[in-house]
Amino acid sequence: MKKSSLESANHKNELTRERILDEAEALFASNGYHAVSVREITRAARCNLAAVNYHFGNKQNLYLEVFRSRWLPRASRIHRNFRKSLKNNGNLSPNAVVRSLARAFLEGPMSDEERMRHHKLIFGEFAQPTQAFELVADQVLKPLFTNLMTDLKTAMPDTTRDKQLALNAFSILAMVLYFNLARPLITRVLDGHDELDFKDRLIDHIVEFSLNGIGAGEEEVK
Amino acid sequence: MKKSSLESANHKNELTRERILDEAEALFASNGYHAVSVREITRAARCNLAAVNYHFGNKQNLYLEVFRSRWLPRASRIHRNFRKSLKNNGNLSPNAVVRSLARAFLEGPMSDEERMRHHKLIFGEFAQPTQAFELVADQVLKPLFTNLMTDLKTAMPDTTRDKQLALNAFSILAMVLYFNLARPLITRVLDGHDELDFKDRLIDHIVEFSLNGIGAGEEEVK
DNA sequence: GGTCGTTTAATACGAACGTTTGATATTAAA
DNA sequence: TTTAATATCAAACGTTCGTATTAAACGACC
Repeated sequence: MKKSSLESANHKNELTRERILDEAEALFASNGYHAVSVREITRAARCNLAAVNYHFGNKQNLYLEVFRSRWLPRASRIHRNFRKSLKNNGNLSPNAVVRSLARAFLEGPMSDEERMRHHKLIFGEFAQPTQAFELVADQVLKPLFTNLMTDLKTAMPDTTRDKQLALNAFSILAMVLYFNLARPLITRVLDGHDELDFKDRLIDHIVEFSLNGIGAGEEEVK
Repeated sequence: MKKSSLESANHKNELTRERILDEAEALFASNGYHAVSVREITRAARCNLAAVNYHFGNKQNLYLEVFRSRWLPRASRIHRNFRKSLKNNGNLSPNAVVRSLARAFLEGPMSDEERMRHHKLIFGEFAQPTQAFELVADQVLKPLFTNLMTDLKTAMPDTTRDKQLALNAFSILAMVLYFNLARPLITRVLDGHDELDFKDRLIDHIVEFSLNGIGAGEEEVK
């Protein structure tokens, strides 16, 4: 229950702990909190039933810990990719902002499975918010939104109205989030596409649609 | 006063049946399938616990019946409003298509509570699809999508590529669906707005953003 | 060697779950 | 008056849930 005195001691500890977190995240993402039992998680993690209560106190806290130690770091990685790609781009054009955002969310070092898991978890929180939603809203959504706002403001100094800017920022986020989740559905409707090519195609579309949407279309094409 | 056996029998029958469906829909929408117990539903509907199994066989079937007898008719009403408003508009411009769609989804005779319930239910199915998703996809989503596709095609005869058209249709739907669900979140971030005014503002934004997005901006304004 | 933190195993608990049952009304047709 | 069908009810069913409690075993470090 407590941290071990020495680092080598918690080596084995973290193995089980991490295994539980991994399996719990996968199960919570694909089935939802209430549809997953503690027994199911420990069976998948190949450990004892009591391990969950030992390491996390209870099921609810395990769920929160999945967000704290798995979801938030991944979201930070995405956010960091966004900022890095934006910085690398040099000038801060609307195109650079939107494209960096779309690529950070749809591309990057994550596997498609991990990305899907990531977005299914937050989707579940959107549908039925729990305590985890506050975590995500405070530490990820708000910073991302305000960042996007100021970037857009400096990239488009002619758009004076803040409300207009906020709605634009919301809409861009809408596009990125939506296409992350709806991608399996979309590819099923528009079947007959090469997956990798389609992802590039999708990013191009999101960028073009969003740039036109905020009235900054036809500037440059990267 | 004489009543036929069928009439009076069904009358009392349907009273409880309908009450269960109403309360079940509200609870499923706000808490999700697994977080709602049959006891909770029957308590809310002020009927006996066994009534659910008597009228619907089991909990799962009650959930499906909520979609069949509540959700689908409401979706049809929305779709019908969309088509009617489009027909009333006369010429089939991109503006008319997008604005009719946005208004059908965000305005209309529904109360805000009913609209929210409606979209939370389908949101839950997006996050964790069950058998109900097939119902919705086949009877609502696909027809709506193909309708939107053909409308856009006739409204924008210059856009020749079908894939481009499909992505545009998806994006417009993304805007409409997203802002329906995120509205409570958005109004909380952008606080200090008159609700009713804000809804009009939101529709205007969705229409403008989408029209620009598909490259049909600045044509006419309603 | 002993200690401590970690993990296993087995078992148990009370509560809540979905579902079933059998009795009891109610009603209309036979 | 009887028959049959329908609806509602209290009560109980068997199961699974989250959680707790033991005792034993293991590895790492003082």
